[in-house]
Amino acid sequence: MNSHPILQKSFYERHTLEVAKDLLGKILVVRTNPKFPLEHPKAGIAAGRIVETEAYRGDDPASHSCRGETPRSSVMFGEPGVAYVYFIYGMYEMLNFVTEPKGNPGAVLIRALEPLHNIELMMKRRTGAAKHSLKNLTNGPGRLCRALGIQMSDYGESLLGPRLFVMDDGFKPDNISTSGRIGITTGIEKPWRYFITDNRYVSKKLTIKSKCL
DNA sequence: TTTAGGATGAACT
DNA sequence: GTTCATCCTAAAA
Repeated sequence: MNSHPILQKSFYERHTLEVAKDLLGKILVVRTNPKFPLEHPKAGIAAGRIVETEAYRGDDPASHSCRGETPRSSVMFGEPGVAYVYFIYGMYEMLNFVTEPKGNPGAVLIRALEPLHNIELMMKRRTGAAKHSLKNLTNGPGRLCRALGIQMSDYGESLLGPRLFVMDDGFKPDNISTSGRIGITTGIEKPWRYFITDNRYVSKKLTIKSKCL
């Protein structure tokens, strides 16, 4: 499984919309303990295929970078190919990949994975009634961070390893769909959410319900 | 099956 | 004090 090529910095150093689309089908790998080799049991490898992403560009009102550099958003203004992790709703971490050349803020939110490797470990990290549900294991940005053990300490962590990396095993999605992004109030008309069509592990169905108040 | 409300804390006005 | 790139549970239909 470590024979597949790892996505390099040049992959992330591109337009955010391109990166968000091209990440679909790739495999995200998290090594709980980077001191041990990949195949070592104590390495604590967990992995899943990326099936849903959202793009957040620097000039986008919905992006955390839109009002300039702050302590929270600063990593988005730096080198591409690192993790931007933030804490929200008092409970959940969100995992983003920093994109675009240095000085040009941008990030891709990882919204859903298809569980592939070490499902037992991922389930152990989840709690509640969904603890034993494969379908609900990683089908949401907060859920997948829980399952993979992503925390605020991963802020700024490199996506080129040894703890976090993304592999290309040659899998190509049959079809890719787009929609408005979820959970935001500005820029909802932009079709900057990407997901693999009909994939079982996408976080929400394509029901376009405009919550009118 | 869908929906409403609560949890819980950092950033922002 | 309000917002927020969410999730879980319980109750309604």
